[in-house]
Amino acid sequence: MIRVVIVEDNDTIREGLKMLIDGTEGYSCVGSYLKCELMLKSIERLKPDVLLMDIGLPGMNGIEGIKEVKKLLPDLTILVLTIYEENDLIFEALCAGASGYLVKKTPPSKLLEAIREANEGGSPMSSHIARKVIDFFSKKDVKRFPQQTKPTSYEKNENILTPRELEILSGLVEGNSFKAIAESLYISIETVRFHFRNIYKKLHVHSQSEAVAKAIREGIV
Amino acid sequence: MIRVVIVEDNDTIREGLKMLIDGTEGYSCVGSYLKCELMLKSIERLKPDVLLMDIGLPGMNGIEGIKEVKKLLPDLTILVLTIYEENDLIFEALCAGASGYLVKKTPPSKLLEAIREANEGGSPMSSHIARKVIDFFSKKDVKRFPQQTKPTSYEKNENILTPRELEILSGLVEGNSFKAIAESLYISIETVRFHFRNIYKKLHVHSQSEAVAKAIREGIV
DNA sequence: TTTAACTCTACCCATTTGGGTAGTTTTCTT
DNA sequence: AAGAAAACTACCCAAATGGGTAGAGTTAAA
Repeated sequence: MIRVVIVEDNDTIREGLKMLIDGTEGYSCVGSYLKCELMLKSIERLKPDVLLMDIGLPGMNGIEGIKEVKKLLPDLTILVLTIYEENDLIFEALCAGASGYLVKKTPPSKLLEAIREANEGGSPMSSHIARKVIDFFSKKDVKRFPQQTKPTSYEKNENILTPRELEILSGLVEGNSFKAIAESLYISIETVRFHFRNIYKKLHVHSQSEAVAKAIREGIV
Repeated sequence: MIRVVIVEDNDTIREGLKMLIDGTEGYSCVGSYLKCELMLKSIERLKPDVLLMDIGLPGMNGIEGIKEVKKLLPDLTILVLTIYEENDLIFEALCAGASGYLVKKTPPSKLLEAIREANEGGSPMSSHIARKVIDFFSKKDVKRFPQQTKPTSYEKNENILTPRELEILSGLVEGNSFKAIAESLYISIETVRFHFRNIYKKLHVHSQSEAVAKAIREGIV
């Protein structure tokens, strides 16, 4: 059961949301308020999983509301509902701690799905809002990412690892789990584990960390 | 009619995508390639609306591919398909010019919807990927921003690691297990684990391998 | 054609790790 | 003296990992 609290000043919308949530299996609206101030007084007691919050509120600004509620419950998942797709508000809300950002015209089914996704660690966003966030990254040329061309180790035993083993070791160095590596290569995790046992023997290591350190430092990958 | 080009090395997936797109009203697959290099030769002639691109490709790196194709068609909408939900890749792709980022397990209906949304100026993202993007805004003090601020290389806050955390991370990079680190520092393994939880949060990683790779590559240790 | 090297899959088991909660103590700053 | 930040410890659980055995099929070279 996902416990939801709503903050929304429009009576019609608020009641509609409440009915939608309470009327759906697995969801429960444990509180609904028309102002942040009221919500803040009860939020700790209610211990909701997700807070649905209108951003264009009278009285306390929605952004302020997010900051305040985050002080009380830092890990609360907050979904922002908005009419405007206004840049500054989006970024301020996200910085303040919102996990997702939806336009109000989002259909009920999508909204429920978004609540569930947010509760499970996702960040549902209306796609036009997501674009604004994305653009923030693409505009600037973030330099990092060394993208090092490896110094062709002309060394001796570079060939001790088979092509497949190199491929698998690379997956690890890129930060993937055995499971992720298995999926990316379309083989079973057992095979991945088998290869790693052999890789460890050849590199004389006994853990992921050692293998990664050695692989990077010796330019194996 | 949305004109789509596909780059995907796995034959089964590529053909499946092509059939899905061609078989759907309003969508047309005008090209499908197993390598970026091949796609780049034809892309200008094909004038697609959306480019669906696998990021884990042989030969030319998917990120490189995005950069190259953006040189040819700066306004092309690019959707990245991936198996990994790997932080660096996500941000590299977005910085390179991708508009959306989907995991491969996205069901066909969602994929078609994503293509349409992207074509209409949105940025469809799998919600767990979106969360990773969002986290860079909320978690750290990404000071004031949008437009004017410098690239804020999105996790330049490696220096937020405390001296003790650096010491412990070094132990890992040197190939030690949690237990070995604990013994060498005369603290309990629980303390080591505690520090690693904090280190992981700060570095935005979730495993030893990721932490080691990041530590070495970014010169943290 | 036999061998060797490589790749793949499946079990088993014990240990380690990732992530969470819930504290106490120390140290430094205000 | 109070508070914040850092360091430390413990306990829980689920998942991932390290290492073992045992076997399959493939390919290329001897």
